[in-house]
Amino acid sequence: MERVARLTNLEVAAILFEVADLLEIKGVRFKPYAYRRVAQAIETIPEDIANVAREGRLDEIPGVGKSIAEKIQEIIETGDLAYLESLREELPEGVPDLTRIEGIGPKRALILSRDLGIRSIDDLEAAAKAGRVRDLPGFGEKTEQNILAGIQMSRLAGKRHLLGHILPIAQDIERRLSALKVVGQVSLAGSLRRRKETVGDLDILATSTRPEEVMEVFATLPGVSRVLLRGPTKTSVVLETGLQVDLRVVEDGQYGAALQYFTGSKEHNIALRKLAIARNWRLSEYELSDLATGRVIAGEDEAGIYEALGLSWIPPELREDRGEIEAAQAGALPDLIEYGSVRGDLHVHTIWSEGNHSIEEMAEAAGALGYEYIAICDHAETLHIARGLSPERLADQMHEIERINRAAGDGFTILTGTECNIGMDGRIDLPDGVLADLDVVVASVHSGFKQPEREMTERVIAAMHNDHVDIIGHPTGRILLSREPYQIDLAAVFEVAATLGVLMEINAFPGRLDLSDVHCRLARDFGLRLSLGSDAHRRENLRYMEFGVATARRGWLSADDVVNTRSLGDLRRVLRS
DNA sequence: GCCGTTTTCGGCCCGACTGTTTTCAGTCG
Repeated sequence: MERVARLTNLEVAAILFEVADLLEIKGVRFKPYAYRRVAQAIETIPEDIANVAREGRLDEIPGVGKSIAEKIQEIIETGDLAYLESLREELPEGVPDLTRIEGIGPKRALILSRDLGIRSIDDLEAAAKAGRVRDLPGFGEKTEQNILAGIQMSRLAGKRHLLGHILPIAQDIERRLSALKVVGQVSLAGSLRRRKETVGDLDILATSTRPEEVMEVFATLPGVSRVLLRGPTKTSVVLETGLQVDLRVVEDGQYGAALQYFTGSKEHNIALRKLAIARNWRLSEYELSDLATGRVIAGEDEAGIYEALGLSWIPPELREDRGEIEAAQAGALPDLIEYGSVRGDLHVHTIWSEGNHSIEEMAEAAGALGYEYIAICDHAETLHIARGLSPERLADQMHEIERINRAAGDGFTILTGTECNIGMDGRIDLPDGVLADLDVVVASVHSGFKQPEREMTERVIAAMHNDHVDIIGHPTGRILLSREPYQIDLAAVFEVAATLGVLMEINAFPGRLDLSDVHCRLARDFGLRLSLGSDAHRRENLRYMEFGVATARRGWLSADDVVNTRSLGDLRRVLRS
């Protein structure tokens, strides 16, 4: 049999998502839902789907029956799916692309293709500019203009944004709305409230008895470049940055139901609605009610809805339909690590390598955040682009830290450390004698990202076998929205880490968040401990810790799983050197 | 295509806004 490059779970899921999209365009009912459900599951299970298939356990994935199991097998064995090819051939060229334009769904895309022979977004733009779209059935002059605007938007924006970049903007809007007299409660909702690593658009919820006044303020906020739609309960704007922001206004009594609904995720909500239906109830964004009598069961506060459905309140970070509903039914939700429970930062840079502030400045900023300790982890020598430290300069830095600690007295401790480099063969770029004197050794991969999976896995495992290595830094090397993770068998790495007592980092830098939420959960399944590090390059970056905690929470971690929720004395006991 | 605390067949989440309509289809989230 011909060998095929192994597909990742994401790639397998992408094929199934495309099948769902094409079926939807064809107007097939319900099947798209079935395919999407499975694609979503494959995307989020931490285990390699090829392993699951090989061991004949595909039917354990909810939503997988005989037909989809066969298709997954085919994808894994051949890297392709004949069914998808035939779907592509059935549909006119370009139609799936057209549905990516705001305002164009399956029906309109097919009409555009059939009546005007449109094959691409460029074709569509030309036709709309020439005024040929407005005369189609169901279209009009306004729709034509909206399509042109939609094309502009898809070119300009249409991309996702980092959680760390969007949250401050969102909190500013939240503050401005809260300040209005006509506004009662305000909350961020959507994927931002769930603290997902990237955010497509921004959802905000408010209560008011005079929604028109709130919408007027919202539509004219500084930074708003376009109002997409405007009604008494829902208004959507686009900011100059290309970020879309949706505001919903409801009455006080509906706040809980609305907050639950607009927080999502979609999959979580669908699962909740099914629980409601099983009781002959209906859950909407306004209330949980009895289908027969119309009696309102809950809606004023979010916890009441979960309670009525037989669930404990589920923290937003867990609402992805990844088992949290079953856990809430069983009263077995994890006791999540709290924001603010971190007692020190275990990955901080200074001006000694590529940072922007001195050791004292970083320490002072950390103290102001209420920390008890930080670990100074500047790069080692081989990372030339980051002005890495030679063993001699590192020794100087250790003396300097000792001097500052002595002068400062008790209450706050600066730990000596390094973020050393894992070489192509797994060797660490500092001598063992130097590593032995450091409090915290973070070892990370900074080069050779294209290594095959097996070599990369062995390389990291070799690094862990160095007794002085405490923490593997940003273990997958991904850069959100720009660089894929390198090929590495994390399960194999975790297994070794568990036996050696090596910690995995959750790098909290907004563009990294590495380990990811899903990988955090896998690490927890292996019984690993993790460490949180901001990877701060300047004082202000220390606040990124919040995003690392969010990722840990999304990965079902509790404070016990994360070593820097401990006092310094307890921390020292879990560090190896 | 999948699935079962009424079900192995008949369902599959729910509502707002827009634009083109004379009562609603399409799209979105």
